[in-house]
Amino acid sequence: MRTRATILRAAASVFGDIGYEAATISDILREAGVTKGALYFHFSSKLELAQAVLDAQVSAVSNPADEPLMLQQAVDQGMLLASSLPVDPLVRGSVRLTVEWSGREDGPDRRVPYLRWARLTRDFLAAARERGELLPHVDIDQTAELMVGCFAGIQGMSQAFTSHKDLPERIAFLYHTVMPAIAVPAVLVRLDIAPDRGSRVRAMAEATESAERAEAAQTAQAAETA
Amino acid sequence: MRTRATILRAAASVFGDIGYEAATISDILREAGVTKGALYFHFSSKLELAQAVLDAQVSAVSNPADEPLMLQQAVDQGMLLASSLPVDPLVRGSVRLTVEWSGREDGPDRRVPYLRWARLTRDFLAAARERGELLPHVDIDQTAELMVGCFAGIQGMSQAFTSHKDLPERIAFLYHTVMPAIAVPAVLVRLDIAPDRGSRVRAMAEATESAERAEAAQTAQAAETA
Amino acid sequence: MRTRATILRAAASVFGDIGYEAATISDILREAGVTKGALYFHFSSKLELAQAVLDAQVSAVSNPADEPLMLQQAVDQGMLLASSLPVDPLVRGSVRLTVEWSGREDGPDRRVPYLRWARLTRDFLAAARERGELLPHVDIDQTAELMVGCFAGIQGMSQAFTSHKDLPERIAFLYHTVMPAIAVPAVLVRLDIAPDRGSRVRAMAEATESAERAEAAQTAQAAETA
Amino acid sequence: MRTRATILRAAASVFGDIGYEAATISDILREAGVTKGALYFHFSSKLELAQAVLDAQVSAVSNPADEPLMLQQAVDQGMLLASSLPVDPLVRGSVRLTVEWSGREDGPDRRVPYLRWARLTRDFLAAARERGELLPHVDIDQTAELMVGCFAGIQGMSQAFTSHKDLPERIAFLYHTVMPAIAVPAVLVRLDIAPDRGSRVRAMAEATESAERAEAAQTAQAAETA
DNA sequence: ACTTGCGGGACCTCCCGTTCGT
DNA sequence: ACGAACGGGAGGTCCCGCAAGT
Repeated sequence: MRTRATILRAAASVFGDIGYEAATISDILREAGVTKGALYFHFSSKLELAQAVLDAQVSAVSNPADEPLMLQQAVDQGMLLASSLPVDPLVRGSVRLTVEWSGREDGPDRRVPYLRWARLTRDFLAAARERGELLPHVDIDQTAELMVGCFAGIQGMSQAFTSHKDLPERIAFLYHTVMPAIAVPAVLVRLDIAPDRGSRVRAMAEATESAERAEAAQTAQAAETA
Repeated sequence: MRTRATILRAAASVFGDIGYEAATISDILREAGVTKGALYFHFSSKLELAQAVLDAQVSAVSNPADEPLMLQQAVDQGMLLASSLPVDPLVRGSVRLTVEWSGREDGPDRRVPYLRWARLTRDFLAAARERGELLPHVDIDQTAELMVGCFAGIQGMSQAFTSHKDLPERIAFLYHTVMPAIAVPAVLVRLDIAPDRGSRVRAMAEATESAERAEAAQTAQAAETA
Repeated sequence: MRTRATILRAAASVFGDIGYEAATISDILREAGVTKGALYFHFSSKLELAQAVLDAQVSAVSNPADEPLMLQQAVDQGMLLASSLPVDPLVRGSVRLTVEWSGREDGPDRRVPYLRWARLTRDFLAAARERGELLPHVDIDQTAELMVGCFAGIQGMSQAFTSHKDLPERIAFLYHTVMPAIAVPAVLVRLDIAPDRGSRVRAMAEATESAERAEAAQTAQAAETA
Repeated sequence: MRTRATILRAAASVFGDIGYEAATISDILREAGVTKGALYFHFSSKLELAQAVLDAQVSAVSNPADEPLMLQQAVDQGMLLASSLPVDPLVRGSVRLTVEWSGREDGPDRRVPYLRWARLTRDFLAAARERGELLPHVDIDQTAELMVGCFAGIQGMSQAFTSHKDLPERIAFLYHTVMPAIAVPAVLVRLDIAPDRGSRVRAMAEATESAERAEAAQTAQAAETA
């Protein structure tokens, strides 16, 4: 059970570093420190491994916390991802798999992971529209796909240049540039699009989470005492 | 000689379709209709082939014609590329190689092709700044890299979805979204950012070119007569 | 205990269908519907499994009933086997293992199962000789081995052609052809070498057996009553 | 070109020794003394190799020379094969492949090589019938298949016992036993079914052949002189 | 007595990128 | 410019233990 996670993490890391095709099962084995038999027990092929990495991505990136502004949540989502990418191999791997899959006709559908991202973004935009945060002319579907595409490209560039280290700055700059064309001015001035927004949001989320856990434990204890 | 061009084109096509790693020499051989010996006479390795494809890219995409607005030229450059991508295998191949190269430490420097694009864009922006077309706060270096990154990502998405067929629309939408954050209003209203801008520009360029050639021929003839 | 029999039957079936080398433990597992642990509890290796199949063969094929003519018994033995082969996976498996075992020097002695058959046949022939059923020049050892060899070959051919369905006819034809060179005319005319001889003999044997069992039960009941 | 023959011979030898499934490409490589690449250039899979061995069989076994008695030719064919088997690895391999191919549904048609042999035998018998050498009741189709089946089985047994060394004797004994049921007495007494018949026939064939070649050379020389 | 979960290596086949003679 | 040959792994998966539970 734990081996499976180890393998998945190793696979994601290798895929993230050198891509699906260049990655070797042996590379992953070496990275994970397990044997071929162990791997084969959990994943019966390289392709299955890649799909598992892609599927794990969803759970790997946490959702942004509730915010008064929906657009802030949309931004937070991107910034969270941007700040996770350099440090979390699972995220890095799944993103790279999304962006560069061989495109062979017999392979898996490349659109699926893109669509998953686009859907998420679209939903935020839709909510923002309902609250009047968007400029009237904005096409939320097109815009969602645009953001996903831009993110993917900038991430690739950032990887080539700095191994993702400057990704948060680049994504922040993306939002700075794009948001004026989307958000109503009143919202625009209140958006927090600092490069460290992602890590701040995550820190807050973790604090909340541990607080909740502590509270739950207390409640449980209280119930036990009673 | 001519074989070399055939091979290059075939290689670019294969690289563009399935990526560098997934591509096999045999694939390229089949596509080009030449033998292994012929290929290895011109290019001594797969890597050299890829680099040749990357180098050929520069000459493959024509430059935008002069325009009164520098930002229009910047747009034209992107739209030209967007309209070339679906149809020109050489361009497609080189773009894919740029975006997804293995990232192995021993491989070529992935930054080079990105930088080439960014440099071009930056120069347009710099010229635009001198002419007062840009909003004062715009950082031309960051913006240039942003545009390149976005283009790369959108192109990848467009390939996954429609094999690049909807790329011009997507890129047009990119410019529509980004330009308001860059251009002064007076310029903004005069920009032509229609999806077919790329093909129109190319058609014009070709017309001009053939006219020039005709004129040159006439001049030469005149000179000869004299 | 019953699991063991299930496994053995499944193994024999798989061996019979695709041969020892081509057979996979997993194939057998699937066929038997048991788990790896269960199999390895009873048989500690594929080779041991194969040997168990070979050993079970002896008990799987019933002996021909007594007949006035020893040669008829010899024929019956072959016809019984021929009629068992298509339907009994255990027999089919053991026969195939006999005929085609890898011949590697480290493997088991391939001669053993052949010799077991040859011995049986030889004994029938020896008995027939004592009763004067054989032509004087017949070499019973050579003839016994000949019959075994021919049977093996015809069985293989029948499998390739009709999955053993026409085996009884082919074996009947073998006896028709060979017997004139072995039996004295007086015996020859009285031999029953019909293709359905095997199934008839088995039906008779089973009838006798159930009758005996009924009788034994009656005797036991009578004893109990007393 | 010569490498191909080397590989084929080595493959046949390995297949002949341990069977198709047990044989590994590496075994064949070691036996042939070539590299994996060389093999893969000529045969792109193990299966293709096996089929090539099977196809080469036809040309590997020479045809019996003309004889006044057709049945003698039929016998000669079998004896030739029997005497070739122990010494010619190509023949040994192809025979083993014929007899024991995995029988998987996706594999090649196992009947083909059997049918090839049966056809040959049948033709001899048909010719013999026209010349009145056969007993009237003989069914030539059934008999041909019988002979092929018996040969296959005896060969397998002989391999298990003596690595084919006693095959000629066993096959001679087969003919001795079967011929009385087929041939008219006048033919029977004139048949030569000695164990060394095969090698004698081959020696004669070779002598004739070299004589013919010498004669042809002489004729050519004479023509040149003229 | 039998099952499940997991792990371990050992190959095997395929085929790839490459270098020779020619 | 070509066909032949070359090694070196790639991915796959097979056969098999060992643990802990029924």
